[in-house]
Amino acid sequence: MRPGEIDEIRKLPLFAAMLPENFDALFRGAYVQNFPPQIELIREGDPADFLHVVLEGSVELFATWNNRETTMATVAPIATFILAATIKNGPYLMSARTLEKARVILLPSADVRKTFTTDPGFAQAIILDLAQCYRSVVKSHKDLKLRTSVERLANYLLRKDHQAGEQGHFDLKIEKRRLASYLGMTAENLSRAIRTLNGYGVEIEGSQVRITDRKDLAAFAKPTPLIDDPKC
Amino acid sequence: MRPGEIDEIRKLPLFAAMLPENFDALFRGAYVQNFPPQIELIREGDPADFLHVVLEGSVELFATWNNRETTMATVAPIATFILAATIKNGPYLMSARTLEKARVILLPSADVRKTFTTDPGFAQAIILDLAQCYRSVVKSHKDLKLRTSVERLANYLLRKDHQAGEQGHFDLKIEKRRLASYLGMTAENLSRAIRTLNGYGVEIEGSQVRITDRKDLAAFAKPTPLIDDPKC
DNA sequence: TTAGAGTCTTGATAAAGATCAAGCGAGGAA
DNA sequence: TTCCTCGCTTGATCTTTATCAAGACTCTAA
Repeated sequence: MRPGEIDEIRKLPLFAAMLPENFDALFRGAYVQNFPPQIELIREGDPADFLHVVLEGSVELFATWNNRETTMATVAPIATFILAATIKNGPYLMSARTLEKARVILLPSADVRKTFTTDPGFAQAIILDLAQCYRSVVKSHKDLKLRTSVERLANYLLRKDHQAGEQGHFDLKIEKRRLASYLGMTAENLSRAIRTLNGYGVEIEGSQVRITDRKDLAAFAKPTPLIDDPKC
Repeated sequence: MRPGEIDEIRKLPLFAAMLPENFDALFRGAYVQNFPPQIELIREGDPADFLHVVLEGSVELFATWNNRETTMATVAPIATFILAATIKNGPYLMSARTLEKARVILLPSADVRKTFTTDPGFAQAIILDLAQCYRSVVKSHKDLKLRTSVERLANYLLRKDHQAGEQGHFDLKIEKRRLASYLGMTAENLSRAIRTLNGYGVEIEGSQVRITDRKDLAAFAKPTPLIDDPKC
């Protein structure tokens, strides 16, 4: 592991409250690995042998059934993924692949499970992390069941604009076909949805998004914190 | 509270590992209430003041946006709901209403939060419960994104048949319009979906379901534990 | 620099699903 | 009982979304 990296990880909410000896022991058993783009890190159905921490690059979580595939989430540094499977000692429910070159830490699941039963600070942090994850999937589920595809796109753009400081312009940072899959539509329909939003103050050129009339867009999108606020 | 009730609750995985003094203290602050059918117990957006435990009757969790409404889950006794909101001390993401006459315990959220920081057994149980909840929403999300409405219905019927012991017949125990909403379709389309499944060994009369050819139905539904096994 | 592969867009068409309207039937209240 | 409400079903129609096909564009590697 590189100097400084371990300190960054230590600052993650999930690990910050661990006892020093437990943190050290847990990460002594860790593997750090560098992966090229488009590598499958995890296949759904496999036993959850490792908890993953993305240090650099980005990772896509996706799911498949009957030859269909859908993007469930993208994970950006520094963050963990597949915590629930590790804890339940169950199979992965989602697959994961690198989108760019990525640097990932693998923590043996057995060590994680052993640690959280004896370290109350770690247990607290896991509780908060899982509650957060649960609520964010519930929000996605509401998004999908209650909104049309154009409405989902409109709200997605407002969320990203907000995260980028409401500057009115930002970079998508994801291929459109993956965004389409994430939003539960086809790439073709994403193109058409963008055109529809041209009429509500949205301009997209390549990966550059410009929101020229946030009021108009928000009037159309009707965002609510109960779906669209990631911190709530 | 009625005699015996408290013992049943004590056996719930969430509470079984608590220290006796903490369990007693937590439930000394509890309110037991009886509600008629169709009463709104919780409105989404309200602060999560109570953790709820259903003792009798059943409760529907639903969500709304822009005058649309969708059923997210139904809770049968004995089970808790809205644990994540209680823990995060955030607003409810879903509303809840009684479907039948219901008996519910309300545990002040502040007490729950206080307790889990000091009771390791309770913390462990919360971790497992949240991980389970998280994984079950992920499965629902996959179901919704990867399958058509007829496929969702087919797999739902197989799951319920399995839970009823694979007898080949069982009772829906839920109004069809609510089932439709839960499955992400309209009541009209549920009717049509049922007709489609008549061709695959499914007969439904009122709330009575009969599966006359499970093989045929499974060949159509293509169930997978990674979506359809509630225990996995 | 060019060839090739993959992405994105657009149009035409098909499928899935929602809405509207009407009628049936079960269950509850007067 | 009778009336009324509400849930369920069915058909017709409309909207939304997916699929198929083709061309433009972008990026990369030889």
